[in-house]
Amino acid sequence: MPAPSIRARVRAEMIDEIKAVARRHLAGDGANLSLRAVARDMGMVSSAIYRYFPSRDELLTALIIEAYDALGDAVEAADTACDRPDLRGRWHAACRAARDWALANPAEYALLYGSPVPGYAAPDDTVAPASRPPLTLVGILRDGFVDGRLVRPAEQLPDEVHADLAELAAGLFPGLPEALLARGMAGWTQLFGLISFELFGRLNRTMPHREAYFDHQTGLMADLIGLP
Amino acid sequence: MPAPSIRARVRAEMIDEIKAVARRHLAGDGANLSLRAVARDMGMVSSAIYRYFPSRDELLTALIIEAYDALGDAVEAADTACDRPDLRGRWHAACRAARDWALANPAEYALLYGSPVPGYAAPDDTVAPASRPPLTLVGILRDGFVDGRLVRPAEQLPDEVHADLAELAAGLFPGLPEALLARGMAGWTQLFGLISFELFGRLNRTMPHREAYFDHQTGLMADLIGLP
DNA sequence: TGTACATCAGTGAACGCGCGTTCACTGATGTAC
DNA sequence: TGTACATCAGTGAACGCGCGTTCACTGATGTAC
Repeated sequence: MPAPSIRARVRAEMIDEIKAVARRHLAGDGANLSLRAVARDMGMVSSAIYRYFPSRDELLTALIIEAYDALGDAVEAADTACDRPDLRGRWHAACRAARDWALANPAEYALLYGSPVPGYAAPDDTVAPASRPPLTLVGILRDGFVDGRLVRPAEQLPDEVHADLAELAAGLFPGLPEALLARGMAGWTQLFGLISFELFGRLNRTMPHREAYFDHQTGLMADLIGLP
Repeated sequence: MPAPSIRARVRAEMIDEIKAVARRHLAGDGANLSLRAVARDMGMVSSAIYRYFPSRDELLTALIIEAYDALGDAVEAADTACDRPDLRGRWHAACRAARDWALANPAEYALLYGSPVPGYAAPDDTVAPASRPPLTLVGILRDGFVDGRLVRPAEQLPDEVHADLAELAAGLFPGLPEALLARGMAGWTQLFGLISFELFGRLNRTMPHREAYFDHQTGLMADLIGLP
């Protein structure tokens, strides 16, 4: 592979810088990202952005995918850093990593998990990066089931739910009992809820000790799941 | 009290109609509500809206408060319609009512529980209506505790969490054990997460049987809480 | 190594649209005497 | 009951701003011979 030409390198750097500036703008304006404002910040004329991104929506998509991957990296790294058999430690670490990332990047979190942007439809290439955090969480349950410390839960699933979960499990975690998958999804839903409540201001007048509260709640969820 | 003048009655009707039209616009544009578009739909000139609302934000606030109250009405009514001792039935009914309302009014749900609107700060009068659904849920736990069927949970709370929850409980549910309050908040967080995931498209390619899935998950949560 | 040509980044003007808010005004509805 | 005046709803024009996107263009960087 030949070394990239100077032009190609400069181009890649420009793309990175546009994304970085756009990320900063997200913080102030939410998803109402303005190409013109980004161009202004970069000291160029607004039409110049079109050399790098064919439209505003493409830039938004690039930001979304990068954000999903940043969050996914953080969660997976936190999980990986724990001893494999320490299921509860892994659960807490993964949850905390998600929260830390969200607190450090609130605008990007809102872009990913807030209200859908009117008129914007997320393309298919966001699906895989978007599923990394929940896969990490359910992976912890899978490990627990494989080594026998997490058992098939007692609760019965309605047929329809059982079937839907079976299909979901088939591709990702073959052999994982559906009821365990359901519990994993409950944990993921709860994690999202906890972070969103904190970030979107639902805790504003209560619960000043956010981190301790978060840890307690994720611990409760680990109890529900049955994590040893 | 004298009968309201014709003028006053017409005025009240206009205010209602403006809000109704604005609600319809929320569905298409999210929180980017446009006063001009509302005025157009009503067949009046944009400046005429200012006879009724001093600014766009005031109109938004009115819509938010009404939406909170509509949701609160729905949840409370569902709870009230159940036999008082049927704690689990009340839990399911309240959760379902919240979901039903959200599915019927997705734009308003997003306005309340989605990403914060950039540049808009919710005023204090939204706090009381906003807390009606969680109060209903925790009220179910309180009833269970009062009649002895819900016992003080075994888990220990960290000191900070205990203190924060004690303060919260003091005003609303004196005597309710802090750990139970924490579980109730977990349930409320989960309810919000379930609805948001469904509404914001996280379930788009999975779990086609949404209602059964929802009921199962709220049931799991009732298990965690210990509802008989 | 030098020259001719193609590629590409960035410019500046323009199109056509949107928005919230203010202001002086007309004309109708209500109120006080 | 009738008249004079005050209140109020709605108009239309304007201010000053924003936006995404297109297009013909200049001038620099790269490539082929």
